[in-house]
Amino acid sequence: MQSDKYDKSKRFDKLKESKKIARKRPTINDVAQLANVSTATVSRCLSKPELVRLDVRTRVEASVVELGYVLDGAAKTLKTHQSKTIGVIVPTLEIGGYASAIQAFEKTVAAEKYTAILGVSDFDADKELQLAHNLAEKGVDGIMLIGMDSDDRLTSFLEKVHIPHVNSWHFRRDSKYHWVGFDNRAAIQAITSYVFQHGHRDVVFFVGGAEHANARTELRRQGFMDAISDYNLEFSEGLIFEVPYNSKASQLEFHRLWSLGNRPTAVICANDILAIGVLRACKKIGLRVPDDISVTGFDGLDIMADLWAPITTMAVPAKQIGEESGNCLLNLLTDKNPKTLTELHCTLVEGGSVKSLI
Amino acid sequence: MQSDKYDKSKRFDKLKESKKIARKRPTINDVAQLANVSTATVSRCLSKPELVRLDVRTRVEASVVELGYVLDGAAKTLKTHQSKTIGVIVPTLEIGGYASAIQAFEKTVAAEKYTAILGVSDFDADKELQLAHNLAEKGVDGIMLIGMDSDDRLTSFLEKVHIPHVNSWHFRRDSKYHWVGFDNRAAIQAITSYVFQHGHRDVVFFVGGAEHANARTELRRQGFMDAISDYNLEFSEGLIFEVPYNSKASQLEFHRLWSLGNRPTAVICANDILAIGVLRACKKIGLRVPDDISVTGFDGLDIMADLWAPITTMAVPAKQIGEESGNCLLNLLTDKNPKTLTELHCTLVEGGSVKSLI
DNA sequence: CTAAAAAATGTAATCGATTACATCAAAACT
DNA sequence: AGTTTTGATGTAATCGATTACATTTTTTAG
Repeated sequence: MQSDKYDKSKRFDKLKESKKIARKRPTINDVAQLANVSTATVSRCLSKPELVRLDVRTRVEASVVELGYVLDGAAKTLKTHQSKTIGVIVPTLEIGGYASAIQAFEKTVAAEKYTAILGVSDFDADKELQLAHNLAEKGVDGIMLIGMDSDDRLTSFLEKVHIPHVNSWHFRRDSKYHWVGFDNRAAIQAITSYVFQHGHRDVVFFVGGAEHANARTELRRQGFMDAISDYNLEFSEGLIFEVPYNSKASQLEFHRLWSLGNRPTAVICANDILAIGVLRACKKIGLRVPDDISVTGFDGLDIMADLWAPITTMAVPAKQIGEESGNCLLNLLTDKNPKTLTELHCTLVEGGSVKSLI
Repeated sequence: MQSDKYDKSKRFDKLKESKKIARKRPTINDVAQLANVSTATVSRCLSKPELVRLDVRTRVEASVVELGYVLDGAAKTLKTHQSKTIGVIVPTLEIGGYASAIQAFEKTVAAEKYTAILGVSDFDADKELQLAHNLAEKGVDGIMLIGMDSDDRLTSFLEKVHIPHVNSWHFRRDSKYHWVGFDNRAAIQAITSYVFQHGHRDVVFFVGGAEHANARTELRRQGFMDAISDYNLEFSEGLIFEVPYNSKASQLEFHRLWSLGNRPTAVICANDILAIGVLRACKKIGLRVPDDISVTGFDGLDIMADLWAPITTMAVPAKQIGEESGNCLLNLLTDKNPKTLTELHCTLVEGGSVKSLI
């Protein structure tokens, strides 16, 4: 307001000094000067070269190379409100399917010049929210959420800051948001039914839960119960074992269960990692699979076919999820209106770990 | 220069209009106005709250919440020349070890408020270079390179733009750059020697190569040859099989080799994926492992112990690599002077897939 | 050859923060 | 009380691009 209030001379001294000292990266101004054009022209050469006469363009390009000029994305983003950057929030990279999905996603969006920014939430909703905030500050144009049913805080935050997002891995039907995934409930129901079809009636269900519980866990439980009721079997909570998401945990849990005299004819696992743990327990106990006990997995890891007891599992379309999420988000970012639900399908991979009792 | 050259009135009309129309995110100005302080104070509340009187601070914080203010990282980066962002360039996420390393890296740098930006190079040096350029534009403060021996173009580019970087997975001793990794050559030599110690003399070496060749491939070849010469065996190029980095390829290659009458007593694989392929070929051919043929892997995937023939493999310290790379880069970014070489070690995991011939 | 239209280029305001320095206020000394 | 020190806050230049609009140059049409 009162601009005569301060003495400006000192400021300029400082400025001159720093110009001499600092070994900065060349800016668009330097390029413009060297090429003898205005910054506007340089900028156009970089983003809309067809607007610039050929001879000028080559001159500018030469200057860019000579100076080793690299555009300052921060300045560009500040002006354009576009970072050409997409955030990806994933619970963990240790789950192979997630890594595949991310890789496919990255490839898809990279084709449109978007760069992926990664956040690992460790299955922690608070951390997820914090990551989203961080990504918002970074100015991401969109966000891909993998494998968690984010709570309302997250989605409403994203809505408030106008960042479009895609949820992936599973989905909800009654949602205004965008989903790319498969039907967890139906898929678990399917593989459970497969086991029932083979004559099993005395089964238990291992599902990743405990500290890693999320909406998907719940859907999987329901899928299991659906199959139970399809076959008019009696359900009890005792059939479901929630264990942390790692082989060691499921190994111990199965071992415990068996030593307590619980003798199911089949163990249905909600993911392959748990199935591997069960398999290890079986080996220790001396159970043959599938002769003494049947075991199924879920995820469709390639390797399940090479285990000492090749495991029947449900293959999840991880790569497809990545691609479709990428496309969905790209559409969202260009104001095309992608469908809110892209339903993908799992495929049963028979490994032979389910014995027919009929 | 001639500022009286243009008519400015129209510009301002546009401006006012856009202010009315655009539904922008609140800026630091809005917060300042609402809290009745200057933007400087708001800024200080956010970055150095201890400099602001408590009552003012709470007022500002309340305004931040009320407006749902999110700081604009681009503006901050533009002014400070710091993005709090680190680029990660990886050949692929499909290799479990890389994913683990990245996850550990992300965790390490996230603790210091850095965010990871991901680039997948697909084992392509050109793409790698392009990714680095892209990351430089994004303003990353540093870069982590995984599993590739980047060519000089990359390192000299990074030097020119003043972006510190860490190379990981393997290392070079005679380098001014920073490395975190293990000695590929020595590790392959060790597992090869292990096989020789068990009396094998007729061995072949499967190494990921072909389109995915890189410096590491070469180091591994050398490690194999080192062991050969340690045992005074005769070397021939025919002992080395370069195959693409996937199980299918190694399966086919071993099958081909076997059908041509090549009958080694052991197959040494430079990674677990190739070993799995060989194992599959063995199963198809009807070879028992290790009774009819010995097979070793390299990577130390957990799952190798659960295969129908548990495979002896060399465990790579992936997580450690991620952590140490993170620390190294963090030090580099704070002008501490980390050592240029952090050598980590592999451990032999005996699966029982090597038969003793003695 | 001139006028009109189209193409190329330049000017300078602008995006939203940070921060050096100035200023003002309050506390601590004489 | 007056002076100095310390603490809190404000002012406004600055970072490096983009881009609306003005201006100049070139091309096309008459």
